[in-house]
Amino acid sequence: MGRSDENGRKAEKKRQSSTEEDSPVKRMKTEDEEDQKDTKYNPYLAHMEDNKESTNGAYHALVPGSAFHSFKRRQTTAKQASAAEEGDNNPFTGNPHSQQYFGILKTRRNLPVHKQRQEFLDAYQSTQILVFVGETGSGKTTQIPQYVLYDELPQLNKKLIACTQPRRVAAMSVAQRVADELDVTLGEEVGYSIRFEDKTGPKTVLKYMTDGMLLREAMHDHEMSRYSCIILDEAHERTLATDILMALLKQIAKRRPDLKIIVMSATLDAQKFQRYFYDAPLLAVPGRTHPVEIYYTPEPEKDYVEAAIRTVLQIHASEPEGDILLFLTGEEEIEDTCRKISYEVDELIRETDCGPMRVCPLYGTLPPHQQQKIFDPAPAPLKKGGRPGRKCIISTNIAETSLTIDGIVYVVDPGFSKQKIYNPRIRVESLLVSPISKASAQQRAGRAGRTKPGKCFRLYTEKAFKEELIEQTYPEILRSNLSNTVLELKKLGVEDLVHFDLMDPPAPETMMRALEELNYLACLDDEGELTQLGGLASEFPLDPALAVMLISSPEFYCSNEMLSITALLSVPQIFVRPANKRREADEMKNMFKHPEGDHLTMLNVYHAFKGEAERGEDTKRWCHEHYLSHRHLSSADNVRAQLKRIMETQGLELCSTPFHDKNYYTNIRRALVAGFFMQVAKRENNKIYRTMKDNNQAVMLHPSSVLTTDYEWVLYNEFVLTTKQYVRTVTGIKPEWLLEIAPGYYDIDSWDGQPDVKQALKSVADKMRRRAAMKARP
DNA sequence: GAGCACTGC
Repeated sequence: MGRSDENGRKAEKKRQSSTEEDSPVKRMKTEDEEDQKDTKYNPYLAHMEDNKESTNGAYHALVPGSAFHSFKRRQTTAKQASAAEEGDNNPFTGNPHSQQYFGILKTRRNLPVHKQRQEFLDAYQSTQILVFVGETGSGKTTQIPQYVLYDELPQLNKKLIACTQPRRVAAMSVAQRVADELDVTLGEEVGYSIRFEDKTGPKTVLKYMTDGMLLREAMHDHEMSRYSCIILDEAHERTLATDILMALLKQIAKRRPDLKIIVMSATLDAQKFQRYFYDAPLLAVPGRTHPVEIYYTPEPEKDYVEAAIRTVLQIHASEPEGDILLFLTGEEEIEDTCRKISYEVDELIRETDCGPMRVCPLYGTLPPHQQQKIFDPAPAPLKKGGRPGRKCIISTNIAETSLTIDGIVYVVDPGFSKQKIYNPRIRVESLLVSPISKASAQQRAGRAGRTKPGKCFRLYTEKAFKEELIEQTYPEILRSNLSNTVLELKKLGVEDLVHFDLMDPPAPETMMRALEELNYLACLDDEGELTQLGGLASEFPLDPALAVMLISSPEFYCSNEMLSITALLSVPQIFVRPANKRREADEMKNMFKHPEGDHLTMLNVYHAFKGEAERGEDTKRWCHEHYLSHRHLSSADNVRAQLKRIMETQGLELCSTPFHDKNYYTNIRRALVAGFFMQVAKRENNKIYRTMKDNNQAVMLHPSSVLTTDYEWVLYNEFVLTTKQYVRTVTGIKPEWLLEIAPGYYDIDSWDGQPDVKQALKSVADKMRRRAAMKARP
């Protein structure tokens, strides 16, 4: 494609020079040698040395009188550490410890993990890589990083300890908790780093962060040289980022013997982690939960929703006080079941003396203030001395890992969840209701035993549990389109993808598809090497097609508009459609309708939204009145700002076609083609479109689209597979643009796709040639 | 004429 080459070159040059000037690799080595000498033989000198050296305002020395002066890095004992923790003054700040601190210290000492602090230190000091297994309630996430901190003393060699989390909220809340435990201010000695927010400072020695954030840092520092110890928490969740980090750290560990790595996981599959990390030592700490009794159905249930409702009602009628958690698969199913259960409970109350019940739905797209309702107390008895009320929370998987609710005593588990699956053959990711794994079932059951002994009702047979459920949910890396991952890996300096030592290597076909797609996008050359465009694309927190579209947009004189569109495509649906107000919502949407498609319609919405904000209007109210999601529009605004900053640092031009220019919208539609030329469908008949080349699927325009079938060629953002196959967020395009903008993919001579498409493209090409000839005539 | 499990950069 070769577009954006000039910009690409500029940015490439800038980056290269900056890495050459302060190569982290070079600096790291000398520093480490120095610090090892100093701290080993004379820690006091190390402190002096550091004081002199802290030129760039960085604070890393030990405060005067700190208990750490008598510590020997990576040789400390639990006894020493405990004594330091019990001192009058904070060894990090020198300030006197607060009253609150000693209170928290007492609770910390009661955690199961505390008993094994010395055992942990022995293991940690004996090895480079350690696998640590701790069940819920063991205190591993808060305590282990602190134990490391007291032994690692990262302030002595200007390094940091990182602890990764799969989720933002966890990174933020755990960092706050640990800052309190250490009696320091969040953002100073202890901080966190997540997308959109870096709460760390020059003093920071312990940093909680999302796994994706560490991965992004690694793209610019392949050695992860800022860290002396990296802790991967919740590794059993096997997020894409965790899997890549594990493989990366395995490599880095060989090059950096000074780097320590701890992989923390829940019990299941700990040996797998151990084996993967060259039989690293494994340390296990018991959790602290209450026993949960498991009940199975004697026969398989035909209709799990119906069985679930029945079970909930039975619990309510006959079991003692305690809240219920029911796991279902999606929004609609949950809302529907909430209504049914509420109705049935009302009946039950009329017929018997049972207590009241509050039924709360819980799923990710529920607005936060409604999610909060799950924490409200259960309703009071209907009359004085009556039977106690209870809460019934009906939730998706979100309550399995992301959210913990205290007070749950009964769990109802039908054994299903929606899971992402990837079909590399047609390159489509979709959601499918599938049986959960044994690990998930155990996790769900565990939710009943957080505050007291509980019960879990599994709506499947014991035989099914034992024989049909798989042990673990397949890791995300085996269920995803890997285009983005492969681009990241290339940027991370992984040369040989085939021999990159992932814990579960994805199917070769999936890998091949990703390489192929990146090659079409000109992010990788024919040898599979990262191109300038690919390097640029990896700078953006976007899928490659979106990144390429954005990077190319200055050539279409509309990068400002494409920034907005890209941001809008990166957030959840901005149109709100309440079940009881569908008609009103659709009418409002029509006000923003652009005849040429959904992308432009969304842009209209965004411009109107910004216009309201500029006029100082109440945008929240405006969104509500127009059936738009204020939350998602604001978050698009946030994303846009981040993307804009990246455009600027990469030297990409921000420009617009004047609004009154007749090409304003055409330029935008052409810019869409630059990234999404592979996601194009051609009309086959009245209703049906067919997607290009090997994808070759019969699809329909999603009913939410503003586009009717008046365009023969359409470009789509997303392929959705539900009851039917749809393409969603669609814009009409001209076939000439495909030949002009993506001649490599739409090369007629080598076309191996549908013959009728080839024919159509051929006549378009002929027409273009004739037109060009006409123009060339004198 | 429909639906969006959940994260993350």
